[in-house]
Amino acid sequence: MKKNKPKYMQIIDAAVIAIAENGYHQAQVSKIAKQAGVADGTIYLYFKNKEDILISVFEEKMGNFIEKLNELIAGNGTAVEKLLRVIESHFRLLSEDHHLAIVTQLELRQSNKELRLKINDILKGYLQVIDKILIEGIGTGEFPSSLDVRLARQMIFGTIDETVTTWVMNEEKYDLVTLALPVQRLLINGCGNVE
Amino acid sequence: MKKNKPKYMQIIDAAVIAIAENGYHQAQVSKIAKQAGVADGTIYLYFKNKEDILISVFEEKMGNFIEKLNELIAGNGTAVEKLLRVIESHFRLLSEDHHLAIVTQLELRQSNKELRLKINDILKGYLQVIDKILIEGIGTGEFPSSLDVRLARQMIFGTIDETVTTWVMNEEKYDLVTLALPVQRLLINGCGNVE
Amino acid sequence: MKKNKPKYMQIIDAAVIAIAENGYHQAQVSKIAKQAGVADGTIYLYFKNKEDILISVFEEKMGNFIEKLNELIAGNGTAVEKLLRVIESHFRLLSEDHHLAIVTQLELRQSNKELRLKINDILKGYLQVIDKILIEGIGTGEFPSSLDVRLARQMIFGTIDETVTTWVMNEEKYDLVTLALPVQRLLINGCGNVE
Amino acid sequence: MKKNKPKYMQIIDAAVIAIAENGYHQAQVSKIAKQAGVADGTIYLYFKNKEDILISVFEEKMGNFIEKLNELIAGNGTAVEKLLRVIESHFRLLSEDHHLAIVTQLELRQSNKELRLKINDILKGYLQVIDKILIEGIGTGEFPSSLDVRLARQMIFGTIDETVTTWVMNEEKYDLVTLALPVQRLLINGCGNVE
DNA sequence: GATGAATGAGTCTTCATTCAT
DNA sequence: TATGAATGAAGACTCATTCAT
Repeated sequence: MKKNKPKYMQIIDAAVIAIAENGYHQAQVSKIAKQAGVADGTIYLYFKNKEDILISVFEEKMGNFIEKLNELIAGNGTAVEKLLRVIESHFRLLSEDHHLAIVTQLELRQSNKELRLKINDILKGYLQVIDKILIEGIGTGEFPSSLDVRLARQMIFGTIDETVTTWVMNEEKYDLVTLALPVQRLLINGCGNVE
Repeated sequence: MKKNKPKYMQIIDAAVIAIAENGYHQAQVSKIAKQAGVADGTIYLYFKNKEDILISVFEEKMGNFIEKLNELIAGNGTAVEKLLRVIESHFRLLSEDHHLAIVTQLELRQSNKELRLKINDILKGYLQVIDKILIEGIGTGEFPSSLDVRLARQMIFGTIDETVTTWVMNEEKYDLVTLALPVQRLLINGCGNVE
Repeated sequence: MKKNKPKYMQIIDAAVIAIAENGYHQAQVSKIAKQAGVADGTIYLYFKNKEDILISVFEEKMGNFIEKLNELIAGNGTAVEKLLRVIESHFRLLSEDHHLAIVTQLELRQSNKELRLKINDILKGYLQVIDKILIEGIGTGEFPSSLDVRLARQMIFGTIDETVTTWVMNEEKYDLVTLALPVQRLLINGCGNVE
Repeated sequence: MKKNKPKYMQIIDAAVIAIAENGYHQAQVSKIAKQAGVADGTIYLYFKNKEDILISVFEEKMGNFIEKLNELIAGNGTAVEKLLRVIESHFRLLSEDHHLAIVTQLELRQSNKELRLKINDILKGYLQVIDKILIEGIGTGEFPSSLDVRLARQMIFGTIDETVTTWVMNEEKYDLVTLALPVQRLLINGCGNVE
C-alpha cells in the first residue's frame, strides 16, 4: 500500500503548498517535486499522473475530515448542537491550514469537469453527514417534519461554503471560527423574525 | 462604442455556446470565432484578449440581469416578497438558457483567480441587491434588527448558488423555478421549528 | 489542398535533410522547423503530427518515383530491358540525392511498426511494377512460365535494396549507377554457369 | 566469464521474448528483467547497458548459427548444394523460433544506426560463408569466373532476407522451409530462360 | 551477488495573439 | 473593417541507469 510510505504524504503536502502559493495552473509537477524534495520521476512512483495527485490531496484532506465529522455526530447531543459542531470543525480545519483553505476554496475549483466530478464524489460523504443531522433533527422534533431535506442540505452546505470562500477571498482578515455560532443560528432560524 | 456594433453581441453569444458545448478549456478563440461566423482576428477588434470575452460574457448576461433585479425590488411589496422575486428571477433566467446555466455554474468557475476576481466584481451588484432587501426588511421589522447582514447575504447567495449548481449537475432533470418558494421559506425561517 | 502550398514541400525537404544529418531519433520537430525556416507551430498547419511528416516524406519522394517507373515500363522494349531501366532509375534517384538515400535506406527503418506498415503500403506500388515486368516477360517467353512471380519479385527487390544499403553503408564510395547492368544480368541469369 | 553464468542466457532469452511480444521500443529494461525473473539492477551485472543486451541477443543467436553454417559447408558437396543447405538452415532456424524471427526481421531493425553497425559486424560472418561458397563454386566451375562475388553475395543475402521478412510480415502463414529449394534455383539460374 | 527505489534529462504539441494584405 | 496564416512559449511524463542495503 503506497499510502503508508512517507513519500506519499510528503508529496501530498507539497502539492497543497505548491498549489496554494503558485495557483492551480502554475503548480507544475516539477514545482511539486521540488517542494517535496524528490525528483520529478519519483512523483510517478506514487501517483498515476498529475490529476491523481490532486484527487489524492482532496481525498486525504477532506476524506479524513469527513471521517472525523462522522465520529463527531455519532455521540450524544441534539441535532442543533451537532450542526454547530460540524460548522465549527469545518471552519477550524481551514482556519488552521491557510494553504489548504486556498486550495479547496479557490484553486481546486479551476480543475476540469472530470476532476471536479471526482471531488464531488468525495464531498458526497460530507453531504451525507448533513443529511443525517437533518433526519435526526426531524426525528427529535427539532426540525419540522415538512422540511425538504435536499433543499435544507443545499442551504447548509451552500452557506458554509460561501462563508468560507468569502473569508478566504478577504484574505482571512477576520476570525472564521467565531462565525460558526451565528451561522448555525441563521441556518436554524432563517432571516425571519420569530414572533 | 464597440458594444453597439452587432458583432459584439454576436461574439458574446457565440462564446456562451462554445463554452457550454465544449467546456471552458476546450473553447478556443478559433472555436468562438467559428461559432460567431467571423475570422479569428476579428475577435480582437472587439475584445482585448480572450479573458476580456469571458468577462464581457458575464458582464452582459449578469449585468443586465442585475439591472432587471433592481427594477424588480424598486417597486412595492415586503422584503420577504422581494426576496422571492429575486430567487424566482434567478432560477427562471437560468432555466430558460441552458447554455448560460452551464457556463455560469460550471465552466466559468474553471477560470483563473484573476478572472474570478473580476467576475466577483460584477457579482457585487447582485450582493447589493440582497443587502438592500435585508436592510429594508430590518427597517420594516420583517427581519430582526440583530440580523448580521453580511452573514445573511452569504447564506442567501450561497443557498441560491448551491441550489442552481446541484440542479445543473443533475442535468436539469427537475423544475428549478418551482423550488423558488420553498427555498425562500427556508431562508426566511431556517431549518428550525417555529414554536 | 495543402500539398500545393509551397511550405508543404519546404517542410518535406527540410525533414529529409534534418533526418539525414541528425538521424531519425535526433530529428526533433524543432530541428525540422528550423531547417525549413518556419516556426514549430507552422509544421502543424501542414501535418497532423511528426509521424505524418515522415509518411509524407516517403509518399512524396517514393510515390512520385513509382509514378515515373510506371511511365518508364509502359513504353516499348523487352521485359529484360525494362528491368534494367527500373534498376537504373532506382540507383540514379538515390545517387543524385545523398540525403534521401540515407533517409530511405537507414533512418526511416528505425521508425515504429505502425509507420513502417504505412511505408510498406507505398512500397506495394513498387512491387507491382516488378510484378508487371515479370508477367510481361513470361508472356513474351523471356522468362520461363514456371517462374514463381512472388519469389522472383522478392529476389529482385531484395537484391536492389541490399545493393543500395551496402552502398550507403560504405559511404557511397563507389558509383552505384554503374552497378545497374551487372545487377540486372545477375538477376536474369543467376549465379549459375550457362552452358 | 559472465557468459557462463545461467542468468546470462536467461536474460538473453527473456529479451527475445520481451521484444517479440512488446516491440523494440516497448521492451523496457524492467520488462526484460521481469520476464527473466530477476531485478532490474541484476541486468547490469551481466550487461553494460541496454544496447549491450541487444547486441548480445544477436551475437548469441546468430553467432551460434554462423558457426553451424561453417560446419555445414565444410564437408563434401558442390557449392550449389551447399547454398541450398545454407538457405534451408536459415529458413529452418527462424521457422522454429517464432519470437526470434520477429526480433531479427522486424524489431531489431528499429534500433539506431550505431547498434545496427554492430549487428552488421556479426552479419559479416554470414556474408563470409556466402563468399566461401561462391569462390568455391567458381573454382569448381559451377559458377562463371566472371561472377562479381560482391554483387552475387548481395543478391543472395538480399533475397534470403527479403523472403524471410515477407514471410514474417505475412504472419508466417505459409511454410518457409519449403521455399528453400525454389529460392536456391532462382539464385542459381536467375529469372531468365536457359535455352 | 542481488535488489528495487530513486533519479532527471529530454520533446511533441497546443493555442492566444499578431499583422500583412 | 476584416481576414487567417504564421508565430513560439511552455509542461507532463518515460525509462535507462545507479547505489545503498
